[in-house]
Amino acid sequence: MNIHSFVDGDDAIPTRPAILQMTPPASPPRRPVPTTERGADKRDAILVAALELFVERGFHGTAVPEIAERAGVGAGTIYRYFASKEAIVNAVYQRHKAGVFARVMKDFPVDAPARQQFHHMWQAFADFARAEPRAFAFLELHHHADYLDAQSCGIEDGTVKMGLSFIAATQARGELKPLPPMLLIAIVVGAFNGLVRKAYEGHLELTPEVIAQAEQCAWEAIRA
Amino acid sequence: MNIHSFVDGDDAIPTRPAILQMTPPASPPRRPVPTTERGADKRDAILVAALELFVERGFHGTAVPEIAERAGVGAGTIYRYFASKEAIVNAVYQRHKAGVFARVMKDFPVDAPARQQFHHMWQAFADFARAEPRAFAFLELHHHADYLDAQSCGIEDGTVKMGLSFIAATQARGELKPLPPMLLIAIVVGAFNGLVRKAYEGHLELTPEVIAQAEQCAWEAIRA
DNA sequence: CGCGACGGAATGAACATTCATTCCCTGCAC
DNA sequence: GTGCAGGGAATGAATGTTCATTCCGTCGCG
Repeated sequence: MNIHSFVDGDDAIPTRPAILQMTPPASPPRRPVPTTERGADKRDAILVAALELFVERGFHGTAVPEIAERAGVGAGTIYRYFASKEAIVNAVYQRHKAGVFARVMKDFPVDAPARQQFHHMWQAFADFARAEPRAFAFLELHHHADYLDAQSCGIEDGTVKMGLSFIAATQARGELKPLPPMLLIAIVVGAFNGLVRKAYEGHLELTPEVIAQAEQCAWEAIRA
Repeated sequence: MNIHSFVDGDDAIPTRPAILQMTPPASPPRRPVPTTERGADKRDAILVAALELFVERGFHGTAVPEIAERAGVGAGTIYRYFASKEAIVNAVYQRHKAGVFARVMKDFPVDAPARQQFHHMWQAFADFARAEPRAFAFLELHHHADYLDAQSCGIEDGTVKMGLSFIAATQARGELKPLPPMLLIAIVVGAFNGLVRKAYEGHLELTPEVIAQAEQCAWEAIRA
């Protein structure tokens, strides 16, 4: 499994084809690609600014020139790096979705008992939510929006598929409740999202202690 | 407690002041209020159309004339009933938030054991989610958006406060984990939202059985 | 000097809101 | 009972604004 398969060509090292690439491999050839290295800075600044604004005001509530201003570039420059506003939001989505995925996959204890695997996943998500709260909020907010393209949706579907098969395997070992796997995913992911949302709203602080307590709660929700 | 205090003047029977009315009681006098009874139909059609469109495309993604068209009225007519697009979204929010609240409060088993109270709340939410999936999705999506006014936010805060004190009381009886009440709320509400979201996306069917299974999971997450 | 990156004014489409006009119900005169 | 006048409700084209995108002059680097 290769996490680079989740991001677009500009960010990914060219690699072998990936299982989870759900869309035809030919992404529309990006029109404007500045060739200098300095370009990377601007592209990045645009993505960072866009992330912040999309979280604060939503996709339709954010004006492209506003993104440009916060990124410290001219409005026209945006279109040297992205074909459209939609392309920006998809790039932001794919970048950070890949980030989460990488964290979860990294050092995954494949052969450990379920409780330990659960701990790893919970911690990985929590690390991400603490390190990049905006990105986490963005991914939640823009979940399944209609301006997300096929590739972005494919990533999401792939992640869920992976979760489903993990759960099915663990259930087979009798360590989880024998309920529909999608139900268990919904509860765990939902609980985690609820946690982060309350933190984002300032009603809760995501200390390691709180995260650990929530982890135990979530585990008790689904364990056999 | 009087649920009518949550909805605006046009929908509510005049009543005594309510505890959870968090904003100054003087709501800005509604400018245009058609006096005939036929007006109620149009106002309602507008709110229904707006709910659907806001869920499908978001607040900024929805054009007012679009709402008018779906409601079967002229664009100008909207402004006979609502002062602005923001007023529409707030009216939708307050109407349905009040709906949820009413369902939860109705026949609440004040003196029953915690598990039974939990069952009542879970079922009330589930009934609402099944009866009005769009409204539920709307409330989730537009949670804490910046176009919601003080009154709308006040309702939300009030609901959470109520949940907090309920949890604190139940913890005092030793029936819930002695963790921060906000944490327990986050987990239960989050789990429920996760459930409904997966259902809304078509990955899960909200049968009574599934709802009951999820309820038991959520309870085991927070019980002592 | 020449080429491409860059900024920001220019452009045309789309939007929220307004307003002059039409429609239709009601009550009254005959 | 019929016709008509008054007035609130409804309308949708018009308005001014904002937006995504394009265009073109400038500038820095080779």
